[in-house]
Amino acid sequence: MNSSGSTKERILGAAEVLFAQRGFDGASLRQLTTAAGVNLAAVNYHFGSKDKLVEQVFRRRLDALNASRLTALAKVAGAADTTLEDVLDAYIRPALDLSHDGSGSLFMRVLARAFAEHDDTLRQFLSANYGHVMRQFTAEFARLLPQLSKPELYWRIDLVTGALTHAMSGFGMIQRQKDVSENAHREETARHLIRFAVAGLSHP
Amino acid sequence: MNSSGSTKERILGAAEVLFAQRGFDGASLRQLTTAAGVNLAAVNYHFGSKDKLVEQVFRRRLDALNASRLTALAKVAGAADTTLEDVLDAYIRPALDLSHDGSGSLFMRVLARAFAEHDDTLRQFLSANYGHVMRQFTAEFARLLPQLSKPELYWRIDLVTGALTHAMSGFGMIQRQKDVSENAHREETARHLIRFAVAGLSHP
DNA sequence: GGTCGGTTCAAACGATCGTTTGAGGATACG
DNA sequence: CGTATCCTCAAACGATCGTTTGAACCGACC
Repeated sequence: MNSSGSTKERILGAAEVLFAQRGFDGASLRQLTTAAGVNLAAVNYHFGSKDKLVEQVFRRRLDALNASRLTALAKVAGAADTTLEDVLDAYIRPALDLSHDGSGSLFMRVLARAFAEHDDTLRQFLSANYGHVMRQFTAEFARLLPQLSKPELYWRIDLVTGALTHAMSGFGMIQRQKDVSENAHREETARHLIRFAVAGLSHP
Repeated sequence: MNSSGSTKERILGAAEVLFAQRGFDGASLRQLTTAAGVNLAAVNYHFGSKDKLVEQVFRRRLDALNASRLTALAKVAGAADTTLEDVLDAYIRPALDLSHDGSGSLFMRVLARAFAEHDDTLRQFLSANYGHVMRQFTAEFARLLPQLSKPELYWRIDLVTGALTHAMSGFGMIQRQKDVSENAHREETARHLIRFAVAGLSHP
């Protein structure tokens, strides 16, 4: 099937697809290794266990996402003329880019599924490894929205994140038309999200 | 363990808890029947299969949720002095009530997980069985927001739903304090959600 | 050529899964 | 009492799971 890259990378690629389609429990190592065109034992040889493979699937994408977010944030943070749209763009666009990078728009489904499945485990993992990213964005939002108390700001960022996750996962009523390119759909999603988020964040 | 109600109801109750905690694949019928205090074969006897049990878990809660939503909507829909807050309250509050009804705030996790797992299957199920509810709410939103085009309105309702789902599932940064009662937390969530949604729906 | 670490392979391991079976208990009605 | 119906039970079924094993392959280096 997939015949490019090292065995490790072929496994990671097939894992992302199958985990998104069938879930972590639902996707078996036999399906996975068959799709990747590698031997069944390769997963345990290269990753140690199925659980560690799951963790690697996350790390590979989340590292890229958060690095991209921080880079984008650094370009606009702290400036005198920074707008809410700028910061939201830095927050949203890398996520939307990620959601159709590589294996299509699958990773966000993996993430959404993981949120539902691993509960506290994943939450702690995200908080420990990527909490500083949220902290930097929160600080910049706080600078641009000084009238909001901290709890109020947390709530609003939380709701924005919910809308973002929902939109990225492709649930909901809005289905992409077949004749709309992926780029165009992503642009439309980003546009709606940012306008929605600006309104939700800055209302009195 | 659970010793009240019929065997069928004990199974449904235990299933809701375990599906939320471990997922549909992760929760085995042996764990489930042990927790419910019934025999292993009781699931297949009363429900036919594990899949049909999953469907019943959904129906029981979703029927109540949608009935509650429609009742609340009927009280405010079509009136001359209806506000956006009224309709949003009818949309949001039954969901928040459901999320901590009975077995605690577990069902929404079940639903969020199901969204991630069953993808098209669940989407079609929801659309076929409860699509008319969304249609009625959309019509009322359209009446109160005549300046919005249909695609624009769909997008905004979608993003509101994302924020609602996110908040109900208990993900995100906002964690309930231990000294805050469930009712107080639900009120706070509803208040933030409605204000956020009003801003996101009605912005120019 | 020989050998050695890294990798792939087919095969098997024990565990656990959803489901089925057939015997037995419980209750109601004649 | 007889029996018909609904339900529960322990036990087993075949299938599939993640993981392990030990042999075979392979390019690099002496």
